[in-house]
Amino acid sequence: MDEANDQRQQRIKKLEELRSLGVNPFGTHFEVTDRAGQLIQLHGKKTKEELERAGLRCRIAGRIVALRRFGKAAFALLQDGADRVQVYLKKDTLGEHAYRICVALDVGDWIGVSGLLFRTKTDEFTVDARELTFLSKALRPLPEKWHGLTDVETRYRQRYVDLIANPAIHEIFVTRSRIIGSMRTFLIEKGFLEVETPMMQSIPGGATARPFVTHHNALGMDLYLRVAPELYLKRLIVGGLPRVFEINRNFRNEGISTIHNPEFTMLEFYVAYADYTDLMTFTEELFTRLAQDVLGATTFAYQGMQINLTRPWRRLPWLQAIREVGMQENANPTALLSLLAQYTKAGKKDAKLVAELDETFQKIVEPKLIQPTFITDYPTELSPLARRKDADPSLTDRFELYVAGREIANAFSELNDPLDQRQRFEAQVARRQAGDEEAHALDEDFLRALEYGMPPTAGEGIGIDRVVMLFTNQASIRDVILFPQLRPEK
RNA sequence: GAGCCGCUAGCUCAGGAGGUAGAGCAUCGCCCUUUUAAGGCGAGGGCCCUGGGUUCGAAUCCCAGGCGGCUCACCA
Repeated sequence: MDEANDQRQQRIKKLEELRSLGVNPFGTHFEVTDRAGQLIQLHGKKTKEELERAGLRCRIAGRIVALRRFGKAAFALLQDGADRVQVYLKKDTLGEHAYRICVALDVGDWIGVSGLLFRTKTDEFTVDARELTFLSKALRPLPEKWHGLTDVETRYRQRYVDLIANPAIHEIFVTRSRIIGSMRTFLIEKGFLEVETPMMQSIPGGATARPFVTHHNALGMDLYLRVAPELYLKRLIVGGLPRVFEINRNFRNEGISTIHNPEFTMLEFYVAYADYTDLMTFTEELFTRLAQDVLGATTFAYQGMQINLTRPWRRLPWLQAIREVGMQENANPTALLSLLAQYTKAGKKDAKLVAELDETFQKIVEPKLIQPTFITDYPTELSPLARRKDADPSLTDRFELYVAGREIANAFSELNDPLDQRQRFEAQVARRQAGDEEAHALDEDFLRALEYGMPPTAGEGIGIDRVVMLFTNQASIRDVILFPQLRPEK
C-alpha cells in the first residue's frame, strides 16, 4: 500500500534473497586492513603498469554510494569515511556465488572487499574484487546523486542522511572536532587542567540567562541545567587549582536563531594571578593558533567579509565604542550625545541609562565590529561577577571579543572580594524580584568559597559553536551543530 | 512571539486563468564483462503537509492549524 515502502519492499526482497544464498544481511565482523584514503594516498598516483607489476592486495569496507551495472560485471563506488574508491565486481573473477550476492546489492548497502589495485581503461584507480563480503543491508534509498539532499528540514532531522549525501557537511564536523582538539592541546600546553563541573545545579549561576528546570525524583527537588560553569570553576581556583578549563554544554531557555541553540558548547578557562589584559594577549595567541591549525592562515573569508586575525587586535573601551561608532551610524546623534552626557552626569550608576546604552551598543556598534576587536571596560551594572576598575569602580576590568559583528568571547578579571560580590548578588536579587528572570540568584556557597580567599584571577568564556561558524564560513549555528534543536515531527 | 516565504513520487523540482498530476534521477523487467551523470528498450509508483470552507468540481481559491527557513524581537 504505502508507496513510500515501494523501494523498501524491493530491498526487503533482496535481503531475503541474500538469506537464501546463506548470507546474513546484517553481518558481524570484517577484518579491515586498508582505508580508502590511505590507498589513494599511497598508490593513487601510480600508473596502470606500476600497479600491474606491484600486484597490490587490499582489504577495505564501506558503503556503496553509486552502482553501475552491466550484465555480468559492475562498478561500485565505495564510501569509506571521507574518501571514495571504486570497486570492480566481475562475475568471472568473483565466481558464481559471490556474483549472485552482487545482484542483490543496492546503493546504501555496506560491503567488505578484498582485491587487487588496478587502473581501468579510463584510468580510474580501482579495486578489482576477488572476495566480496556482504556487511549490512540498507532498506531505504539514498538521496539522488546530483542534487543530493537539500531540504533543510530533512538535513537537520536526519543528519545521518545529510552526512552521507553531502561530503561538505561531513567536512564541517571534522573541522569542528579539529578546532576543539586544537583548543584543548593549546590549553594543556599552557599548563591548564581540564575539569568537569555540574551540569545540573540547584542554583543556576554564572550568566544572566533563563535556565531549564528539571526534577530529581529521589531527592524530591527541582534542579536547573547550567547556564554557565563559571561559579564552579572559580570554586576550583579557590581550591588551589591555578589553571582550569572546561569544554562542555551550557543550556539557556531562550529563543532559537541562526546564532542561538538552546544547548551550546562553551570553553571556559580561568588563570590565577592574571588579569583581563593578559587574557587579551592569550586570546590573540589562541585564535592565531586555531587559525593556523585549522585553516593554515590567519586571514579568511566569512560570509563575504574578509577577516584578518593579524595581531594585535583593536582594543576599544565600551563607552568610546558607543560614542565613535554610534556617532557615525546613529540616525539621531543628538539623542545619543545627550544619553552619553546624562550617563556621565549620573555617576555612571543609573541602571536605566546603562540599559539604554547597552541597547545602543548591541544594535549599532556590534554589527560594525567586523575585524577582531576587544571591547573593554563594561559597566559594573552589566557585569555582576567582574572586578571593578581601580580607577573607576563604575566600570569593570572586562572585555568582550567581537569578530564579524558577533560576540565570540567574554572575559574579565574575576571579582574576588566576597563582600562586594555579596552586594552585587543582592542587587541582582532585587532585579529578580522586580521581575527580571535572567538576573542572578544569590549563591551562598559561592560566597563562602570566596571568603576562603580566591587569588587574583582572570577568566574567559568562548562560544565554540560561533568559532566553528567563523572558521567554516557557516551562516547558521544549526550547520555546525550535528543535531540542532527542532520541534518534533508531527 | 510577529512578518515574509516554503511544504507535490524515495530524492531534486515543474504544474497553480479551478476540470482528480508531470520530468530527471532512483525503483522494477529485458539486453549489456572497464563504467564513472554508463547506455538501449519497456513498466510501476502520489492522503499534491493536515483540517475546514467556496464550487458541479480544489494540488490550484479562502480560513484555521502543523512543520521548516529567513528577517525582526531576546540572548552567547
